[in-house]
Amino acid sequence: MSAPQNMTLIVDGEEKQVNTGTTGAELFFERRDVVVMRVDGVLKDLDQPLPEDAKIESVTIDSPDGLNVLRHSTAHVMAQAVQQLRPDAKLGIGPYITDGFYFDFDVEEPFTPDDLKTLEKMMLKIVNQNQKFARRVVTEDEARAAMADEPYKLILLDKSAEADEAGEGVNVEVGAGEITIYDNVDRKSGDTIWCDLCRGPHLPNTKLISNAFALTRSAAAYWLGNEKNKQLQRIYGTAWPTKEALKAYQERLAEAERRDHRKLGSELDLFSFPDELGSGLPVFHPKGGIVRKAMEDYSRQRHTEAGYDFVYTPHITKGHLYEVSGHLDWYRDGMFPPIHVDETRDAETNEVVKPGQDYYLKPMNCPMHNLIFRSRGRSYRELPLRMFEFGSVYRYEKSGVVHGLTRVRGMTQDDAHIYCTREQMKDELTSTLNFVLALLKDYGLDDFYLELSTKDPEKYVGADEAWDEATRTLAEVAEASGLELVPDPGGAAFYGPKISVQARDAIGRTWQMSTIQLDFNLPERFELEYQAADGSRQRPVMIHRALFGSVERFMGVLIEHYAGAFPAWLAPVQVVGIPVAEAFNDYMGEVIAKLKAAGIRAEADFGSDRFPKKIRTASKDKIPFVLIAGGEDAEAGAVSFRFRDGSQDNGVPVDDAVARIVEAVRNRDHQL
RNA sequence: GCCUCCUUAGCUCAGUCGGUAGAGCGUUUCACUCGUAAUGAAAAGGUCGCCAGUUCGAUUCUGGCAGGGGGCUCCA
Repeated sequence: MSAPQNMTLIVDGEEKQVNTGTTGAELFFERRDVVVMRVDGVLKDLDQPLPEDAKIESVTIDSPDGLNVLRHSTAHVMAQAVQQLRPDAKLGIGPYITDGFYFDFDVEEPFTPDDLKTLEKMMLKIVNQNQKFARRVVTEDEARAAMADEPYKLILLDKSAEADEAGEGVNVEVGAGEITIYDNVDRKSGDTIWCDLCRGPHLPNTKLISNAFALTRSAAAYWLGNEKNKQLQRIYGTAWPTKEALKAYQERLAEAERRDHRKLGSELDLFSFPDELGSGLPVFHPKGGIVRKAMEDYSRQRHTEAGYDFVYTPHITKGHLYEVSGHLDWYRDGMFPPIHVDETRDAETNEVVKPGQDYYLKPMNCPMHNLIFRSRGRSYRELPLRMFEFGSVYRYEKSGVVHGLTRVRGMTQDDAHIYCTREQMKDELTSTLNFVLALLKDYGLDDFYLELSTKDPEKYVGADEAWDEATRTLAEVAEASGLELVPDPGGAAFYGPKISVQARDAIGRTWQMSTIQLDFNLPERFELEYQAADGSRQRPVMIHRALFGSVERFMGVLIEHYAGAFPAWLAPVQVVGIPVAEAFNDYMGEVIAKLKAAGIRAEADFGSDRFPKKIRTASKDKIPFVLIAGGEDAEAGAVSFRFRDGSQDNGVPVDDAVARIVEAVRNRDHQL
């Protein structure tokens, strides 16, 4: 061995002189919070020696990279525990995910909730053993020998060349380049207790995992995410640098559960899903009906102002329409099966005398709007022609995907189709995007980013040249909006690219809301034409757009966004009047009458409950304005406000109170 | 569609090792008339998701179906 030589490194932006062969662990010896490092931009284990002139960045356990490494290492600890508990378990893949990790196993028997508890205890033991994560570079043959009992790992080795495309998480295990195995090594004996084929990097040791982890659920998942493959048993877990961070995460989940629109929908008596109707078919109760009507009324008003025409189309149609549109080719499985009618058979021979027709429930409105366009000759002077409809559509969603109001089988889209010339296309897209964003803001969502979904090479129709132009135009419009733009390659519908608006709700979750899709294809299929200024016949461009997506889904999102506490303009009951005692019923009644006369949804609570109980009831109903009247108020011709946050405003003259409420409703004030 | 768990009063949930069930909230009635999140009492309310099978007897055990939860796959 040669004598140590000095070399220069840039460590977190500062130049440093160290001996050659220095490892990250030595470099960050005094920084206990540093768990891995970036060497010239690449994440590496701390025990790796540092190359000369390298740029080194420390990665702490609470940084995004550090959290990923923590979670991936926790996944390894879990897998080790699983193979102790179930020696038959074969390893699938085990990557980190947002807020946690999972690991897939092929096991004889699925895991039970008790298994998860047992595993957590076993994991804690492993953590406390302070096993070392040791990286080992191996040849493919060595890897195959080490993984001889792990059939799925052998498949991964077969796939290593194409690992990056093989499926979610695969590149965590193997990748192009060298093959590595991570050994879990016992501190005292130096024995390898467990190992896994893995790219790493990992924490230096299991102790750093501490006790801030939990196994959250187990479920089946297809091997490599392919429905045709075997299902493995997946265990999900979460891991955090501190117990406090774990608690905060669990509190976030609890908050999401409190906001669940399915729970609030029944608590607030908004809607239900009667078994008698079938899966994914909601009914809206009177209170939910008010919310829905308020949503729809405002949407109609804004569409009228924005130059849309209102059309109406039936819920069912002969199948031919969807042959022309192509939907039967592409989405037959997602449609309810046909209703066969008008067939006539010979009374004696039972032979078909007249063939009959297949009618389908409509899964899309666009073909019908095309028929309206085509119902007579169109002039360029009519364009852009904007047709809007609250169109009810029915989709045969697979039984396992139906979910509350967000994924249903019968829904109402706020659907519009804009027919315009190619020259008008860009302006029309720009104004549509602005319209959509402005309207979403009025409903209380104001934190957006955009997603640009482009052609799926496996599933599309139409000329490449048209797709390119459409995609370019959408990208330009999206960029002009100034919002963040996320590419979604292959995410487009078969007939054209789209922009979708993703909105973040009050607790930071994102929802796909509005979509704007360009379509060069349906106008072709339906042979749509208009007469241009020069007398020639031209094909219009079609823009599909929906703001809510579906009214049902949007209501679900708003319920969760507002946690059921709707702004006054959407609230089923806007005001509840509570007299302090029965003696003030008449006075309260007059105030409520004034509010009703002003168009406010106001009710008085003259029930036999005591006063505090009535406050509690109004509070649980999330009423925006509770008005209270007692002796002091009546004498002064006033009324007292109690707001949802518990704050108050006492002694407000009745006329001022009415004006204030009317104002808040008219302004669609989000706070109330 | 696949894996897994679940389904008892309007809601949230106990319970029956196979002998047809109970609480809290809500509802109704009576009393109380009260100044900011639960007044007291009484009553009503259940073919224990549906259909079969086993059994003298099934809400309980078995199977099928429906509906739901959590995932996977899918989402025009």
